[in-house]
Amino acid sequence: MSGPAQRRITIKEVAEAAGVGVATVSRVLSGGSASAETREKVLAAAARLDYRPSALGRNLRRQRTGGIGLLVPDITDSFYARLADGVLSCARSYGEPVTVGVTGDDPEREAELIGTLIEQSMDRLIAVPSGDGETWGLALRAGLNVVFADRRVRADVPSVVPDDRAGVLTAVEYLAGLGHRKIAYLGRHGQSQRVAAFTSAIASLGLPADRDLVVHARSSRDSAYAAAAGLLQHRADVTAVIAGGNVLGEAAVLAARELDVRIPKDVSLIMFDDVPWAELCSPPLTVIAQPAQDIGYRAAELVLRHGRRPPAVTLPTQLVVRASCGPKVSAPRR
Amino acid sequence: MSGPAQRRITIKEVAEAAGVGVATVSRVLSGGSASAETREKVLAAAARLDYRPSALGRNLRRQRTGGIGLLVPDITDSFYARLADGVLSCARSYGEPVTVGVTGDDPEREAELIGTLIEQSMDRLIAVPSGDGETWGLALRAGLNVVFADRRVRADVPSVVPDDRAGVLTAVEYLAGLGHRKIAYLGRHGQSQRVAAFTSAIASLGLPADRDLVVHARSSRDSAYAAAAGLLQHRADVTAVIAGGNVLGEAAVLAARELDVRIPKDVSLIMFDDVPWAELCSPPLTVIAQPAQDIGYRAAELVLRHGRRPPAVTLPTQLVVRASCGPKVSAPRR
DNA sequence: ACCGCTCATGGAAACGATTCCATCATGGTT
DNA sequence: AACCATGATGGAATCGTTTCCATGAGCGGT
Repeated sequence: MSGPAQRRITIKEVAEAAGVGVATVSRVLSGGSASAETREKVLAAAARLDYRPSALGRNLRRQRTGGIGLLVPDITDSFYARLADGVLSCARSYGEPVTVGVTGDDPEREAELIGTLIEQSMDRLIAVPSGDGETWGLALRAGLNVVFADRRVRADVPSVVPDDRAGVLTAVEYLAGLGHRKIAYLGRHGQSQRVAAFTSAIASLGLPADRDLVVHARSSRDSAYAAAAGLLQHRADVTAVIAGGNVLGEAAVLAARELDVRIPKDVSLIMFDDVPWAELCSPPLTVIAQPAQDIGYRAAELVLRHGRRPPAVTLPTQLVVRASCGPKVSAPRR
Repeated sequence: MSGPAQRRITIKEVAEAAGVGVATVSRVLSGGSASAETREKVLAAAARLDYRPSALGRNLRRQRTGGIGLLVPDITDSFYARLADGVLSCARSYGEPVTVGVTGDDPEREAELIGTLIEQSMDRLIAVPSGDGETWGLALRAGLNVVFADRRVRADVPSVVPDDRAGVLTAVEYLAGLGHRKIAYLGRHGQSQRVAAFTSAIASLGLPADRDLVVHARSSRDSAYAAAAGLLQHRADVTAVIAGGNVLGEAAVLAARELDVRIPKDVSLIMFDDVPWAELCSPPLTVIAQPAQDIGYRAAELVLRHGRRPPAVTLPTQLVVRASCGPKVSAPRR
């Protein structure tokens, strides 16, 4: 099965092999001052013995764990997977390990995961927050160094978010330009920013306000499908839908097919988040592209060199026109 | 910015508050024997102070880190994201944190990540291996408790893999049943098992063997596209393609569109790995579904309770017929 | 020649938990 | 009454590292 599990060599043995004290070895290895001769000896001994300092010992002494925690609602969602990839990519260049947790957009699970992270003395955390400000108040008071990604729930925590305001406005303007007046937003937990931007955009373009035109789903695929189907079924008057994420968009396409609603003939669809399959879909989906990977990367940068961090970074989105939007139909669908 | 970072409370303070010794506190909290009265006092004090044991202290003493490492080629790939989700889901029920690394199918990066993990004294690792047996020999000798997922590169390491042999055979038989004789396999790094199964299946059905019918791509999207385009362009005689993963399938669809090769009229396509968009694609893709999440979950189970582990678990795949395969065309494509 | 300054160096404390071991009380048996 | 077995308990060692502090050497300036 596994090998004889050879004991790991410690700084003490390196010191002995080099004929110096442990303090000197530590100093040399962490870049402190030492004579050229001593440095040579220590380095040679360390290399010869293939010495690897124990992160455990170091962290215990330093009272902080290297490494960063990452909390996302769903690693299976392409958006969060790309965000995670950005974080991992940045962390790798610093040699920092990343511990990932999946919250499922459940504040309770989130709190639990934060607890685990604190137990590990992890002091840096990137999170797509599910809970409200209160959960995070506790985390902050515990000394955690938090950066929010994708969503901002507290003003006093640095965050990296896509430009939802501009993204939604672009989408609504584009649809309005095609003649649509009844536009629905299919969103989910944690998108209050976007919903606000949506209603504000609707108002600013003089379109009829209707709070029922905002539909919410939980973060599962089933819930997304139910919400999309419900919207298409009960509101035959809406001629355009904005889906607030790729699983919502997928659900909308599926539901439309099931209900014989044709895209874009009967209803136009814009999806938030450009994913590889958007182009493969039938019809190819017009999307608001979000720089998911960049969001992760920038968040990691912020949390890693946390000197004088700006309170908030906003990254631009981009409208990518494909074939899921058309002019408004004159006759109602049903 | 961040709060005053209150100092964390230690076992010593709990002991003092409860009026007992630290040893007793430790014993009570880890389920050792103690009188009912003492247990009561300790539990009360711990709760009152909101005590959380430091994983650092514990691990240093125990000489092993809880938590498990997870190495995947690409977290952005839906297959590995689902695999990771399975691991995370299982780990969560044990309260174990998971540290994720992305290897990019590069043995060098993989070795580097293993090094980082060893530095953290992590002793449990789930990996989709990129390197050959040698890399892993070192890791094993360092006392790592490894479980392979998705691929098996050493017989002496427990592993959880999909039933490639049966999956490939099913795909080839299905295509042969439709009259196809020139079937190509579009694979990538690390799929030697599947390639072997493919050539063996071809042979067993009496189809013409042709080693050029196996094309390899590296794990990037660009490389996948190039390989797919090259195959479709230079081998006008192949009438069916098996793509060895969802990014390869995506690349094949894209390349076919670009080259005006119609699916399934001109060439049939079977993709390994069922992803949500396979149904949304035009045409909907016939796939070999793989239980990615299960693979991750089972691997995590194996690595967590590593008592008497079986050398290998093989999970079934399933053919899902949609609309990307058709009968062989009689006239050559070009 | 002496003083004070800088610099390299090593011993030892500290971090927070677990666990060995000695101590002590208790209760039952000879 | 003496003794042993059992079980609860706390002191102290330990894990591997960093870092404080004391020591001593070398050296230039007065």
